[in-house]
Amino acid sequence: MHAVVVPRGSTLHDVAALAGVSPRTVSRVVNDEGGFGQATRLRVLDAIEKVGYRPNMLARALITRRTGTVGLVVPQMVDPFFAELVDGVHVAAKASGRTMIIAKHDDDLAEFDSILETLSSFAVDGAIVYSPKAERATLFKHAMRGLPTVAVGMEISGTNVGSVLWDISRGAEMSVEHLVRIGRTKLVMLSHTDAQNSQPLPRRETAFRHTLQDAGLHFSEARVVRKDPTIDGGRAAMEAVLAAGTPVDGVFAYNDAMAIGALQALAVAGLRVPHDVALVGFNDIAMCSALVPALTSVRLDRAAIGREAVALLDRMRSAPDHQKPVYVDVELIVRQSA
Amino acid sequence: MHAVVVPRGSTLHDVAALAGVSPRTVSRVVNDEGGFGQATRLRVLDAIEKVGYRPNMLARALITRRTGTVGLVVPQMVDPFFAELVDGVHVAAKASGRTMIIAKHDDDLAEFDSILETLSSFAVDGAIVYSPKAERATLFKHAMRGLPTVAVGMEISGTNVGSVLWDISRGAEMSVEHLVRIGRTKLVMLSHTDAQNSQPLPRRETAFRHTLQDAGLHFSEARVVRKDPTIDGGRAAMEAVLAAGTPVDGVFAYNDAMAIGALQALAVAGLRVPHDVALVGFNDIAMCSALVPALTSVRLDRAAIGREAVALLDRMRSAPDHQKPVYVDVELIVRQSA
DNA sequence: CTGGGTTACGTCAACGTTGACGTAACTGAT
DNA sequence: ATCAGTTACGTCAACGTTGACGTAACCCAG
Repeated sequence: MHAVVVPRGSTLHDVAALAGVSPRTVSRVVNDEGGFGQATRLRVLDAIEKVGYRPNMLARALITRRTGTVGLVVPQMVDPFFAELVDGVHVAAKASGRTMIIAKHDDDLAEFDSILETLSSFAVDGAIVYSPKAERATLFKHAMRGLPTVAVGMEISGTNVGSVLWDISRGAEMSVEHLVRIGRTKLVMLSHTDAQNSQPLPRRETAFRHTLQDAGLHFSEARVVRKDPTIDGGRAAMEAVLAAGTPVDGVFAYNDAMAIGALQALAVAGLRVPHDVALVGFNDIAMCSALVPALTSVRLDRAAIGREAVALLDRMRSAPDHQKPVYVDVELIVRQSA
Repeated sequence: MHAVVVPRGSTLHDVAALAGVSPRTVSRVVNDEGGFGQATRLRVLDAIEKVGYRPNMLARALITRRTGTVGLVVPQMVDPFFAELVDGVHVAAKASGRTMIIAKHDDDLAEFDSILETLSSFAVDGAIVYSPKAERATLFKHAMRGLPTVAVGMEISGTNVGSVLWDISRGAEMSVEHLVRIGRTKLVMLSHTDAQNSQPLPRRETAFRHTLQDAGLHFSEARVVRKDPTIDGGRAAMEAVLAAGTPVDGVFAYNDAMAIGALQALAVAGLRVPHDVALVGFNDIAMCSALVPALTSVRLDRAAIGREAVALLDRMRSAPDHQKPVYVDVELIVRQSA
């Protein structure tokens, strides 16, 4: 096995030598700091071109502690909701002149910790975290060590930690109110398995109960079925409702994936949407409008989430303490399914 | 505006001072290089714990040129195929003890270039690129400057550049042969818009023609309809076929998204799948098995792609030149739709 | 008890860049 | 002509780490 040549790029020194100036001056030109003459500038730029110089971010960041990079942490990307959030942050980061890098973790909490560690040690300017299961303590730990962090969809606040939220309760209310308004009286909710262990009772479920009661409709535990928040889970949940013989003319799903599953189960059972059963999802993933029938859903503006998260990071840089949570609007997008 | 305190983590020096040794010795303990006594080791570990020391990757990488990180570059994540590829690479990277960071680019080729630049300047140990539209020249440029690169789904080879591929033609043949085998004779292909400008004719289309002819079936241009490779595109393509009155009892779709769209169009038209029309997708995204009817599709093993890409990066590190492309198997997964 | 080898450290420079500071030359007002 | 202010550089150290090298102390064989 013969030696491997690790090519080293050219440095400020190489450029400086060629241009006949000091490396410091080259640095000034590269960063457009001023303090150099026009003629020098041109010679330096020319030399940069000739030797193919690219700044070494590692060396630069080692001193400045800044990289022009934001890190995004998500647990997965297969759920389109996350994929679309990635887009939102990407657009926002780009607009503010930054590069976005993404890190994904499994359910493994140790990996979550080590990802923040990695981002931190790469000196990203900030982290945007959307990990519903993340532990607050872990976020605080890294924030305290100097990683400005914005948690998405999780209320948390402190030094170097802020959050971007949306009003889940309001979204759920709007969904259920809509079902009531179009005359549905036998409502069912397809909820998330984790919800039953959750304390307090998750907002979607609470809103479902309250809105039913406000509308003078009867609520019973049999009207909430909990499964995995996936297509398969949604189908299983809907099948369970039908198998139990629960009368139903309206369905509120925990998210769009479950709604899609429900749609399939209803089709198999020969029930028409929305004629026999009206159906509302949550999150308004892009696919909602491509379904037949197109799915009514609660829209979270992913672009706005991205924008607000990046903007919040910016604000935290000059005022790291106790930034107020930022709320983005939710909106009910009425399509064919309800 | 008051000054912002940028917290600096503790360093080898802090640990060294507390443990009463030199920084170099702390470094040795941290990297488990040997050359220290057991008692010293314990004192150092204790001190590390006390001051909360974390190695600074920037400083380390500045010297070693290694970070234990692989970069993955994709154009988007909304298409589940990409999201699942991310998973595949993630698992493989984790298994080989590396961290994966992901970068996403728009169609913008300049951004593609700058992403590779960023990854390179962060000294990732290698890049795995799945960007069908990427320019070879850009890949070569960064590879030459020292970024080992594996292109996924694009045949390319050279110093520091390798590729992981799969036999698209074979997958297409298998699909069409299957449709023929189950007795379908009026086949239609829903293809990708870009395909018509492509030179040579894309492999899926070529395979479609040949396999039809081999089966003694008639091919005509009217049997290929090209739209965007999305759900909407697939639905539009299928609607166009039906509207044109082209007789059809079997459909071969460019990818699963188009197949899903076709499924919807067929349902709306009152045609049953597979009874009236059999349908085959491509890529076998996870959703295929969640559809009703479950979609027959050509499986690409994303886990294998990830494994092979990471392994190829490893091999390139010791032998950067002219690594042979690696092929992963394709497989026809027969479900309900055909 | 001598000497060669090993162990357990320490010292110093370097990675490539920028911050702090110095200074010669030039500028323009008096 | 003088001087203060500005411009256009250069010098040096530092960021936090590791590679190369040096060296006391120790070990064991002869």
